[in-house]
Amino acid sequence: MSRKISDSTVRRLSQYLRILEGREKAVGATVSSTELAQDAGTTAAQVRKDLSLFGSFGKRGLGYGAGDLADRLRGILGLEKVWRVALLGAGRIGSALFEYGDFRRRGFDIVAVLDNDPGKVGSRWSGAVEVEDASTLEAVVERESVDVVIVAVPAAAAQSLTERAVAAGARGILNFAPIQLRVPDGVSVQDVNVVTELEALSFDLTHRRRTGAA
Amino acid sequence: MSRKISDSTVRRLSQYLRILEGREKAVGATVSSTELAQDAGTTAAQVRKDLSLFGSFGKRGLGYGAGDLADRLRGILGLEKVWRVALLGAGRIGSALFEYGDFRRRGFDIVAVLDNDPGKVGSRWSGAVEVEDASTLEAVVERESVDVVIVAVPAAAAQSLTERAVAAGARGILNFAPIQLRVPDGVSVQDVNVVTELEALSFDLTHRRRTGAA
DNA sequence: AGGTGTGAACACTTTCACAGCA
DNA sequence: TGCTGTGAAAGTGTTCACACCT
Repeated sequence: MSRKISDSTVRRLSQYLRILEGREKAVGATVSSTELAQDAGTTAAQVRKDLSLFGSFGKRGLGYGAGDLADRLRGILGLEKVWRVALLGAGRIGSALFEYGDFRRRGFDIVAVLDNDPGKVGSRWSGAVEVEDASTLEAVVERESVDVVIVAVPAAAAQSLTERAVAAGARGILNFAPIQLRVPDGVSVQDVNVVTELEALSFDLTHRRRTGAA
Repeated sequence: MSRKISDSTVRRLSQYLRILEGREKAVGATVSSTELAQDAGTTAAQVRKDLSLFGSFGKRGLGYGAGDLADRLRGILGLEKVWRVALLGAGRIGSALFEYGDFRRRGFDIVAVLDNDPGKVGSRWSGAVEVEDASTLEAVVERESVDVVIVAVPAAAAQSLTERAVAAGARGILNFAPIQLRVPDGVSVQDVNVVTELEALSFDLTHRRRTGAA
């Protein structure tokens, strides 16, 4: 479909969607680029540019149909499909993510949890998913047709587990380990690193930079 | 000190520091921009440009002194000071963050935890910090000289608690709530939003974009 | 009037390529 | 020789300003 869409644009689209979903959904309600920009902390021109990259679905003089725009955004972001997610690592981060049930509602279904701690393997989470042994990673990825793997293991284990997951068919990685994962072409990685965010904050505070929303 | 340093540069500096800290620290060891780039998944020119924004502390023909560079990076990022952090919200995210003791080691000391659930208030975490009532937020921020507040509460409560924390003296916010916080000038915000990361992954997978490390 | 869609201007970042020092 | 530091070039992302539609 589209060419060169920047990461910042994609993140803003996700944000716009969340804003729309947070609104009262009166049928036929419209929303203008100015309103959206207000809530997203950006400019109206930016909103219009972002959306126009995917077609023109606003009504001049009126704005965008709220429901329609939300649907379009879901389509653009690829959220019509339910993504099958495996959680690698049943530690603190893993369990916090798992218990945050909002993912399911948003189209990310955690279909498997793996860990290498014998004390955790075999326990059943939320009476649903059973923690499986990390040594069976390949089998689980194949059995569950896993699309996305959340890497929530210590740095030392992250690269090799990632490689195994990718070899078994996973195409997306959400990485919580504090290292740069190397993956073959065609596999996407997104990193989440709270220490880096705190250090960015520290830098800002130290150098008295602008208000700086992330 | 410095002028206009981009967010991406700051994030890379944090990454370089983590890479250096992960290495065997032989005394006098040096590291070249090429090596650093390798581990960080960027280019040698990018590394050199990033570092040169803050001075020239490499040795031509040799590279950078590993220990020296790490110290410089800590200085640049403002990590010489220990930041006093208050955790707002003792739920899943809050407790996962708290138990991840690495923060302390990295210069971010969680000196207070607050929540509005009477069932949680009064309990003692890790035998150290006692969960306090969120209604006493201002008093706690002042008493503990809190610099940074981690917002780990539901979206509905995030804005008002942020305002109160800022009014009481907090200058940095690490925001886990899925809304755009509005803060006065001089206050820094960094957002962490796992749903957005997953949606970015979904976009990538749907549109078959490049390998894309985040 | 009100608000979108978009080319063109601008600002910012990354990459290149090479002078210069150890 | 090896690798840094850096201007200049190339490439990206954002903002402006206005034609155009309702």
